[in-house]
Order: sequence, then C-alpha cells, then structure tokens
Amino acid sequence: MPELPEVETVRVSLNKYIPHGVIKRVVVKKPKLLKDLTVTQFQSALVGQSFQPIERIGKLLIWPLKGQDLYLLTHLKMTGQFIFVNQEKLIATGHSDADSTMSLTVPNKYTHIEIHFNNGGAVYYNDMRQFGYFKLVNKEELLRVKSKYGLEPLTQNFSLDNFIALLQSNPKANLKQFLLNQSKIAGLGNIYVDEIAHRSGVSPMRKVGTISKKEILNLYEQINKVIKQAIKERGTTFSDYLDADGNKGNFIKYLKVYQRMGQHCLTCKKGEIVKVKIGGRGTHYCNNCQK
DNA sequence: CTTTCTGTTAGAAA
DNA sequence: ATTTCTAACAGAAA
Repeated sequence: MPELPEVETVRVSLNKYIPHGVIKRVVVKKPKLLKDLTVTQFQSALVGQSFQPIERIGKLLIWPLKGQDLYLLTHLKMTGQFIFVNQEKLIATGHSDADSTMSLTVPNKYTHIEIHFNNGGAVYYNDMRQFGYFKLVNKEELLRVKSKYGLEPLTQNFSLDNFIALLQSNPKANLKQFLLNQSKIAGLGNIYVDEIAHRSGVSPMRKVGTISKKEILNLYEQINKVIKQAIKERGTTFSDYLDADGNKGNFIKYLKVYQRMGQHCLTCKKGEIVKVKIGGRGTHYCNNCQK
C-alpha cells in the first residue's frame, strides 16, 4: 500500500545506498513500464551517470541525475517495490515482524527493472501487478508534474489556513473522495484516509461543505498525527509493501478501521466497523462514532 | 470452474 | 466542468 508514509520510507531507505554509486548496467524485462521511452533510451540515459538523493512529492519518487537536466520519476502504484541489495543474488529478508516468515530473493518473477552500480550494489524493481512506471523528464516537465499535486502534508504549505481554504473551495465533494484526491492533498491513499476520517470522528460520506470548524480542526490534526506516526512506524504492510531493505512496516498494529469490518470499534467500544464503497473504493468506518 | 476484490491513477465516458 | 467508470495486471478469496 504505498501511500505517503510508505513512499517516504522507501525514499529514505534507498537514499542510504543510491547516491553512492555510478550506474553500470540497467536491465529492463518489462519495457512497458517505461513511459514514453525505449529500453535503449533509458539505458543510455542512465549508464555512466549517478543519482543525487531521491526526493518525493505525494506518492511519486524523483531521482535526480547528477549534473544533468534529467530526473527519473517512479511510481509504485499498488504493488511496486524497490529492493536494494549490496551484492547480486543476495537474499533480502524482512525482519520487522517477529513472527514473519516472509523472505524474498531478488531478482524474482516480479522483478521487471534492475539498476546495477559499479560498487556491486543493485536496486530491483518488483511489481506483481505491473501498474507502476518509470519516466524520464527534464526540469521543465518535472515542474509541470509537480504542479498537479495539492498540499503536501508535513510541509509548511500544509497550514491550517490553507487546509480550511481548500475545504471551502470543494464543498460538494464527499470527505473520502476529497482526501483521496492527489490534486487537493498529496500522498493520502485508501488506508490513511479511512484512518484519518475515523480518528476525526467524521463520516467518509459527509459533504465537505457540511463539516464544522471543530471537525476541520480534528481532520487537520489527525492528518498530521497519523502521517507522522505511520512514517515513524515505517508504513503499513497489509500484503506486499516493503522498504528498500525488504522490511515490512509496523503501522498495521495501529489500524482502527482499515480491514476491520465486522469488528467492534476500538474508539467508542459501541459501534461496529462497516465497509461500504465510496467512489469505487472500499471504505471502512464506525457506524456509531463517525458522524 | 467463475466471479469479485485488492493498495493507484490517468484517461475515457457520461 | 464534474463525476463516474474502466483499464492496466496478478493472485487470493468467495
């Protein structure tokens, strides 16, 4: 479930390794993951170059190439993973969960793109559903891409005033779809939207225009709190999310509604967590304490 | 066996 | 202009 906290965790874990090597070899097994780019173009743009520290906007990773007007953009979509290993064919094992038996070897059948470095390290892109993409852009195109993203949580731009103004300019949307909209707020996805609405005591189907000042304040605080805590816990591993070291995220321990349908509410102890579909997305909330 | 569902989102269709 | 639906894909669950 790569949403903001997961993508941020991947970014930070990749940055331990990625900026320290010169790209020696690039393997592309699924050319269709390259957007507007042939395999040869991709390889010749990268080989011999090196990356500067990876940046992020929303759920998008930005890999600047050193000394070039060129940026690699990668999106993990639903099942993308970047796994870094120091030597080829090394086994990366997740250790974050005590009872985890998960382990993975790279490359594997879901490894579609590999970037090898001259220091012996390599980063492997795995993607079971092959929804993710790689794209090369220049600064101008990067700015155009960035401009489509909304307020970025945990930055100065995500101020209470800006948040209130954003809500006021979208009164007809329901809360669920509003929070999921990347052009309004960048980086929230299905899990964190449900968790944030729950912790704010607001129903995901509420029209944004009917949300009170007090509830807006709750939402603002919970977006900050949930995103911060999820980053601290290195994200949520529901099925296949892993960081660049192959570790799972721990935030699953703190989920109050996501995938808890039919269970009792941990917040009010009275309601039941129900699951409905809003805007085509599975949506979880408490039928008692979210109004 | 077939059908439905799943973390995303761009783009088409309505 | 805005909202809803579908397509990319693989695999688990029903």
